[in-house]
Amino acid sequence: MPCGFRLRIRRTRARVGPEDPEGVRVVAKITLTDGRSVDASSPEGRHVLRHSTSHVMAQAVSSLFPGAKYAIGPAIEDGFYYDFDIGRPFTPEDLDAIDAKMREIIAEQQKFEHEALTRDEGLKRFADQPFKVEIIKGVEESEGGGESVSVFRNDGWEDLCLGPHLEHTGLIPAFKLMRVAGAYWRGDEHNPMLQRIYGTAWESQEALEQHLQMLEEAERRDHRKLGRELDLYSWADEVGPGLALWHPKGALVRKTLEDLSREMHLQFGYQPVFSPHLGRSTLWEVSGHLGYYRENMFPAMEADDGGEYIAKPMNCPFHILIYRSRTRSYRDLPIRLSELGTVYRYERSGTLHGLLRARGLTQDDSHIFCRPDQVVDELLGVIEFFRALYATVGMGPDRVRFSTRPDKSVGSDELWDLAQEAIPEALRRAGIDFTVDEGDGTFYGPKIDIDVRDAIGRYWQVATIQVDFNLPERFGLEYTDEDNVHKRPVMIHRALYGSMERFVGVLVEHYAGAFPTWLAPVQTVIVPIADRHAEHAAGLAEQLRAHGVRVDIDDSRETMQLKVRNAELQKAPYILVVGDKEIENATVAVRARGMGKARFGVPFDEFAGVHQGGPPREGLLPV
RNA sequence: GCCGGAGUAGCUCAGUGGCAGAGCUUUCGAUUCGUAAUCGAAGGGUCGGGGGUUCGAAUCCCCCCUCCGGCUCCA
Repeated sequence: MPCGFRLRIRRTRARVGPEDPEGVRVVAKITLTDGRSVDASSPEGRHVLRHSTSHVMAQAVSSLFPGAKYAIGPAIEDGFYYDFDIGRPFTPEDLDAIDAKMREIIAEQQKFEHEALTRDEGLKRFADQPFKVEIIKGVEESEGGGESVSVFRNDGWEDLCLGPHLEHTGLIPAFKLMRVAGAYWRGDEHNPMLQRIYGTAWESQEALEQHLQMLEEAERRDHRKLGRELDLYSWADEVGPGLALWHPKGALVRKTLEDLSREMHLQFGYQPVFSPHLGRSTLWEVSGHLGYYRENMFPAMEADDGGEYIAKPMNCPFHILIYRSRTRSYRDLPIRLSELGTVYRYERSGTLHGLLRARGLTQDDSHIFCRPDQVVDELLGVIEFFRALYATVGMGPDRVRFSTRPDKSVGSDELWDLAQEAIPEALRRAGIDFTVDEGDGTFYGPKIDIDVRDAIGRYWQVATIQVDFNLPERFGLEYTDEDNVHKRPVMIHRALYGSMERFVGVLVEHYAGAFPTWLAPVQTVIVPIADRHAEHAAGLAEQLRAHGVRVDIDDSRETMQLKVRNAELQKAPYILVVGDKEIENATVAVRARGMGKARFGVPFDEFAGVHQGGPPREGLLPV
C-alpha cells in the first residue's frame, strides 16, 4: 500500500530457560540419527527434539485415528506442531488420548531409521497420504526432479522427512500438548483447513516447567487484563470491536508519552500539523488506497453534498496535500511534517487483539519530503531520533530489519538503488546491526523495521521507516531545484512508537503494569491513618502537586492496612502513610513499590526534594 | 474472513430441563485503626442478542454479536 505501514504484531515467545550458556549446567548429550551428538539444550538439540516429538505425535494420531491424513509437522520456537485431517476437529479428550499414546511410544524407545526412496517409490508408499503426495510432487518440480525422497521410520510408522531425528523416541524427556487450532494447508486461506495440534518439548522436566511458568507470566502481564485491573482502558460492544475507550489513568500514561513525543519532534526539526479524520473518496482514489487498501477501510458515508467521505486509514495523503499547497524550493527541503494522527482500519475480525491490533489507532506519524541527496542524512536523523526517544522510554532497539525490493514494485531502478544503498549506509553509520529481508520491502519502497524486546524476552515491532517512491508520483509532488528544473521529492514515512495504542499495550506488558514513576498515572498515594490526619495529608498532597507529582489521597474510612493494600494493587510507585508521629515530626512513612516494607521517619522535604522538577524517570527513592 | 473454545451481577466464577448463586466490588451503619484484606446489613441479573423446542430453558436446537486461542491478513 502506498504510504501504508501496518504495524506487525510479533508476539514471538521468549527464549527463556536453560538455553542461556551462563547457566553452566551440565547438559545431557543426545545422539542423532546422523550419528552426531549434540547438547540437548542447544538450539539444534532442542530443534531435533521438538521435530522428533512432532513425529511421535503424528504417529500417535495415526494409530488412534486410522485413516488420518497428516500434512506437515515442523519444530517451531519453543515447540512443534503437526497438521492433520481426521474429518473432524480434535477434542480435549482426543488430546489426552494422544498424549497417553505418545508416552507409550516414548517408553518403547523406538529407533528412528532413515531411508532414501526414489520419487516413484515415495509416491507409492504415501499413496493414501494426499498431502505427502503433494509435497513429493512439489519437490520434484522445484528441485528440477530430485532423485530421491527422504523418509524416517520408527516402528512401522513413517514420514516424509529430511531429519535428522533423535536416535530413538526414548530421548524425549518432557513434552506437553498445548492446544488445537485450525490452520490452512500450506498457509493459504483458499486451501482446506486442517487441524493443527501445538505442543512443546524440552530437554528436561525442569525446562518444561520453566517454560510453562513463562507462559503464566505472560498471561499475568496481559495488557487486556491489566488494563481492566488498573482502570486504564476498556472496550464496549456499543462502540464496536477494536475501538478502545481510554480511561483517565490510561489516558495519563498515553498523554505523558505523547507530550514527550511532541516535545522531541520539535527538537528534531519536525513541524506539527493536524489533518481531519475524513476525506472525500476522490482523495483515496488518487492516493491509490481505494485500489489497494479498500478491504481495510471502513465503508464510505454519503453526504448531502453528493460527496462520499471515508475515514482515513492513513495520514499520508493529508500531509502530502500540505506539502503541495504551495510551490517548494530545494532550499525548503527537507520538510518534516508530524502528527499524532488517528486512523481507522477495518481489520478482519479475527485479527483484533486488545490495544495491540485495533481498528482505531493513533500513529506518531511523520512524513519527510526531501531531495534524493538528503535521504541518507534524513534516515540517520530518524534513527538518532528513535534512539533518543527509546533511551528515554528505556527500551531497545533490539532487532532491526532492512527489507529490500520485492518482485512487484514501482519506481525506477535508479531510485531503488539510491534508497537501498542509503538505508544500510545510514544503519552502519548509526552503528546498528541489522538483518536483511530480501524482497520483503513494500512495493513502493524499501523499509526498516525496528523491534524492541520486553522484560520477559518477547520481541515487539514498534517503529517502521519506509521510503516511498509511489505517492510523490501519484500526487505529482515537485520542488524547484537550483537549476530551475522541477524535480520529484523522495518521501519517507516513519512512526517511532508505531501507534499509541500498541505502544502503551507493549509498555503495560513490559512493565507488568508497574510503570516507572514518570509514566505512572498515580505516582504517590497518601494514606492518612485516621480521619484526623486527612487535613495534613491534603496539605502534603498540595505541596507535591506543586512539584508536579501526580498524587492521590485515600481518605476513605477504611483501615490503613486496606488502603496500603489497595495502593499496592494499583502499583503506585510510592505510598506515604501519615499519622500522629509523622505530623509531629514533619515526616512521612514511605513505602516504595516492590520494597515490601516501609521506611519510617523520612523527612517530608527529603521526599519532595527527590521530585523537584518532576518525578524521576527511573528508579525509586532508596529505602 | 476461517477452525476451535467461551459469554451467568462491575470483577472472578459455581450452577446441564424445575424458585438464578458465592466471594470481591458498590451503598449504608458501626469501627479511627501503624504498613497487603475490620465487622454487620443492603443493593445489584432481559443468564451476550434474537428465534425455536418444551407444561417449563441459563441449561436443548438454529441464526447473529462479542471475546479467547490459532490460521490468514497486516500495501
